[in-house]
Amino acid sequence: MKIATWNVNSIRVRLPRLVAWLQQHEPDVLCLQETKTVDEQFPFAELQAAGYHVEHWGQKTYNGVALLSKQPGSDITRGFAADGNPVATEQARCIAGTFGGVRVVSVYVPNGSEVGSDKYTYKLAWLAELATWLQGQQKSWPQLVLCGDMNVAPTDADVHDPQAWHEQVLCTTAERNAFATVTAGMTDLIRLHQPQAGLVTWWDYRGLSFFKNLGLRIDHIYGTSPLEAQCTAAVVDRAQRKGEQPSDHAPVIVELQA
DNA sequence: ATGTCTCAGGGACTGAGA
Repeated sequence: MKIATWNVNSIRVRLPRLVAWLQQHEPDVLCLQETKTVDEQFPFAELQAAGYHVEHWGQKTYNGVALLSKQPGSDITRGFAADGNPVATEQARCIAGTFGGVRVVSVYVPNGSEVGSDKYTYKLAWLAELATWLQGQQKSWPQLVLCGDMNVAPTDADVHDPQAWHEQVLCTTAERNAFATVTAGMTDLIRLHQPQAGLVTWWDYRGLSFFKNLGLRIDHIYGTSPLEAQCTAAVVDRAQRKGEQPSDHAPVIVELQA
């Protein structure tokens, strides 16, 4: 079972690239973030024509998450509805579904803007809410993968220049601690297979950051312990950052063997 | 290089967000 995640930074702009990528990689499940549109403008027909079932939770201009899958999923949920907490339902940042017994969660964690800002406070609260909700999800589905743009570089090994990013947003101790609570008991499936320094998934559009490999590893796939043993491969597809109209994020892919 | 990309509003460009 091949599971992937990709912050596409606008589904409408990225559609041709996304369809080509689906045909090349044929993931069983693909988690998308930053679709940046409402259902009325979401390209359901094009993705269905490419052979995928689609579950989307979008909103105008910002955010938006989706699950694409070869087989239809079950128990699809949007937000943290089980807990009914408005901090998690006012922005389209989490969608989950079950595929072949594996619970797949696609999240777009708030960016946080600047340390100390209202958006930063919201990010920390959102991560705390995610942690609580995920505990319940894992009780129902012991096989769970958490995928998405987490907007946190978990360690300095995930940062091209740890000094420059020291206690900057995406890298602060508070964010890392909140993220560690979210992923407690789970395994970083990418690091399991890609331990090398300099592995990053996002490069700022500004300057020549991609060509200098000045990026951060903020897109992740974590798995519960039953899945750690099943994970036979994990890659960052940095080729998708090249060419015409790339997203600023690369897709991340894991392979699970039952 | 405060460096780019995407969106909305409005109908050319600006501001917000990342």
